[in-house]
Amino acid sequence: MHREEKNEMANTKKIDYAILGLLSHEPLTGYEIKQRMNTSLQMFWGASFGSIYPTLNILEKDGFVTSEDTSINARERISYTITTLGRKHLKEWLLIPVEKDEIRYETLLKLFFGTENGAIGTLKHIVAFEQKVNEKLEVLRASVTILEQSRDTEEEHLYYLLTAEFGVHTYEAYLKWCKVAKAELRKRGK
Amino acid sequence: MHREEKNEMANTKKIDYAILGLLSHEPLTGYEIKQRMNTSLQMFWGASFGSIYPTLNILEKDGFVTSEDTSINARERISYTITTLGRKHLKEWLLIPVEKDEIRYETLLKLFFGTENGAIGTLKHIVAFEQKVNEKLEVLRASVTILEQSRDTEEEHLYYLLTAEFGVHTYEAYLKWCKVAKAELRKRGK
DNA sequence: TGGCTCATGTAATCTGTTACATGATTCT
DNA sequence: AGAATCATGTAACAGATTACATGAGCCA
Repeated sequence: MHREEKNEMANTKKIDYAILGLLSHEPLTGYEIKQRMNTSLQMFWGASFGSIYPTLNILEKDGFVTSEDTSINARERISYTITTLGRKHLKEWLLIPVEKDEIRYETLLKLFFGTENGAIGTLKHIVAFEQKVNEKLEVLRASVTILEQSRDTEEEHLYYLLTAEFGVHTYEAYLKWCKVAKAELRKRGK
Repeated sequence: MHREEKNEMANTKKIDYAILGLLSHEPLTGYEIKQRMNTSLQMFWGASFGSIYPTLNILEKDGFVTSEDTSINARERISYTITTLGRKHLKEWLLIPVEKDEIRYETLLKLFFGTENGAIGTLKHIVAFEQKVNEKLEVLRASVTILEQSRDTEEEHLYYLLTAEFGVHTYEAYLKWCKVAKAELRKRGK
């Protein structure tokens, strides 16, 4: 196993860029950032409040964002806006090659060790997986339809569209695989 | 945003089960476990030495594995074997529904924020992604060919095969998407 | 002899989640 | 009135990586 090579400049914290990226489109509150992570970025990125709020403070201290009180009456609201410096910081990161793409699929882990569980037990996990994928695919298809209408007028939407299309391609492949896997396991499961 | 509901029994550490699962097939050293993670499990799970060795010790303390000195001359080697209790522990986990499947794709993050980087810059990330996928696909296809020959005689191989086929389906979908995305961005990039 | 692979392990550190704490507003 | 949502934040903890430390065996 070759020596894990030294990471020159690598492995910067990604949440900073995820947040900066979201703010590059429009000013947002921490709460709204969390919502974006749960919807638009949901399929390939996530973060909890417990990491979003502290990161926002650090980003401000570093001069990458500015904050503004946008409270409505007594309802507290702090909107963050990206600065020129923050944009530069984001752009620099966008320029460097991708360090890591990774998936952590418990479903595949349970599948890989399927012998211990048997064909029937493993089948259940695949069926559950299939159902989740079906739900997510529906949502993605809806957003593709919407984004297609504005991809030529709003530059950002082209990139959102490509991301959503990635999801559609991927999830459709998952479903095709589910069919094959289910058939194979049903043959064994008796 | 609905209250994140309380996790009754959930969110057990997964590395324990990944290791127990590998040991359910055959006794292995910590070093060999790492190798499996870098090859067979590579596409959906990973771990470093810094988490494998300590976990192995805990697993032994808990009675889920036993260790045996299998040194060759002065070359230290400690092989771990799963116990009946360990098998039971693994089986119980395999029975419960999957908690989380997640992907963390930096490539998609950089794509999503493509406006800041421009079509040409974003294209580079896709080309790099495509190349990596091509390499991995080749390896996966080779293992599918091998596993197909033994899926009916060796039960475990059926599950390895299904996992590898998942990878093939997924990666083929990625490549199809790369084509579409590249074409779209090339149209913009001038 | 030098470099790679085999082999184990620990300490410092990083990153992030979970659970808690608090409170306003809106919807039914 | 009560539930859900909007909204911010912190402390404790979990989980894992990275870098370091150490050394044997093998191959060119």
